[in-house]
Amino acid sequence: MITLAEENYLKAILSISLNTDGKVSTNAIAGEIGTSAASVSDMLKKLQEKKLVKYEKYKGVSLTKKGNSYATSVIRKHRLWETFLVNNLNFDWGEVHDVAEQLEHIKSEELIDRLDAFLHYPKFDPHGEPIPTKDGKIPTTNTIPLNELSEGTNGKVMGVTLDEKPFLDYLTKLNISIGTEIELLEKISFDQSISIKIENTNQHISNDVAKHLLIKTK
Amino acid sequence: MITLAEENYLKAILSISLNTDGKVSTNAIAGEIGTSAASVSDMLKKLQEKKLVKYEKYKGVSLTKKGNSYATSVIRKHRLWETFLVNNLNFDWGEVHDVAEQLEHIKSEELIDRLDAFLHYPKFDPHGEPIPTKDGKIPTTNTIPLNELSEGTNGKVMGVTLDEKPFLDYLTKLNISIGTEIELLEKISFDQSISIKIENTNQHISNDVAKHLLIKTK
DNA sequence: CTAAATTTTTAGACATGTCTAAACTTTTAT
DNA sequence: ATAAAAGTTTAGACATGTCTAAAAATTTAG
Repeated sequence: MITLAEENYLKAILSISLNTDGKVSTNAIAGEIGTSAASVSDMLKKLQEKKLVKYEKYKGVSLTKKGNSYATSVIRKHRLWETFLVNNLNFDWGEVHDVAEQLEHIKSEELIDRLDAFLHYPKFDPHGEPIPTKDGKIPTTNTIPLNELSEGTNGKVMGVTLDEKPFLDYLTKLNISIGTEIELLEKISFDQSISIKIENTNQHISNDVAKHLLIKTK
Repeated sequence: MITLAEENYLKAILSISLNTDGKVSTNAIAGEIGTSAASVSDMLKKLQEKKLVKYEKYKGVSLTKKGNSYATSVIRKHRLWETFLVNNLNFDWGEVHDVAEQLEHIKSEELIDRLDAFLHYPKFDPHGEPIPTKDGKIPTTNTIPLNELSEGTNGKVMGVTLDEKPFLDYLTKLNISIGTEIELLEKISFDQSISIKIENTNQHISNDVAKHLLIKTK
């Protein structure tokens, strides 16, 4: 039996490894979960014993096939619940994360399969992030982060890769949501910030914001 | 902050006190929750400190206003989720209890209010049990348990007061569901079992089954 | 009304998951 | 190459919620 805490560690490890190369560090996990490095060390030993991760002291950690499958399933649940909350209960896209963090731990295969059917098997959640299928496959997109676009090109926002209220609220203020057309005007080499045009209005955003916006060029 | 375990104790105390008079005993709670009397004693002390129950050693326990309000809210969540599972995800009425036991602990007022609205403010759950409103009021029914009906009278099944799969499966086998017309033919004084007629077929059921069927007479 | 039976509580232990402080590795910089 | 800095692990502690066994209180029966 896998516990709630264990699920959260596995999910954190998967999230981090999607954005970085090689093994995941103790500190990175501590940062992601909001706990101490000491606690992470303790937990990694337990996950190792359950064959959910491959872990060598001081060398970092990676998910085993089994661990990856659990983590993917938690992400599937999270994104399906977010879809339900936004599509059916009319939550705003910035409000759903905390509730979905709880709902993702409900244990019932049957429940999540029926929810998937109820939602008509969505491929992407309200933030544009791919929803893993029942068998663990993750729908692909051919999108790139806004900060990797070249100057003068334009495209459409297909998703965001950060699910935190302050970020999403800021996007709303910038008039950015899924589907918004954006043209990249200029990249400032000094701080990698960028100028963009949205509906004929010029705006300036930091690289930190740009890298979390997934763009599909035409 | 109230924990999951505490919520389960409060719910158990409320359930028991609805079916019995006076204070609730330690053993009764242990039986309901499936734990030892020792654990119950420990927990009652904690609930007492949080002013959720009124508790005197060896004398039993009762809910405070605050404790009652929490317990009612957990029951509201449980029954709303059961309604969602049956009405929208097409679960069978016997399959929903365990999942609802998990969902009832999700912490979000907003979520449950929106779910309530999504379901169009149902007054009764799929088992016919009343769903407390947001302000803690419990819809009333003028029904009586089948075993209290007098011989020769008939009525309609409006609800069941036991939410366990074996019981509900048995009812299904007897062709009993919400809305079924039942006539009470005879009460056997020896064991309080009763003969009933459903759709022109005579059947015989125990008092234990009959007392969990809520009947509305015409 | 006392003794036996039942119920309840206390004592001590354990598992989970967390923490801080200290010790130990590894990496970085000079 | 080595010392300082950064990152990681261990040790020991704590909170929660559980358990069994034993002690204490209450109820029941003769």
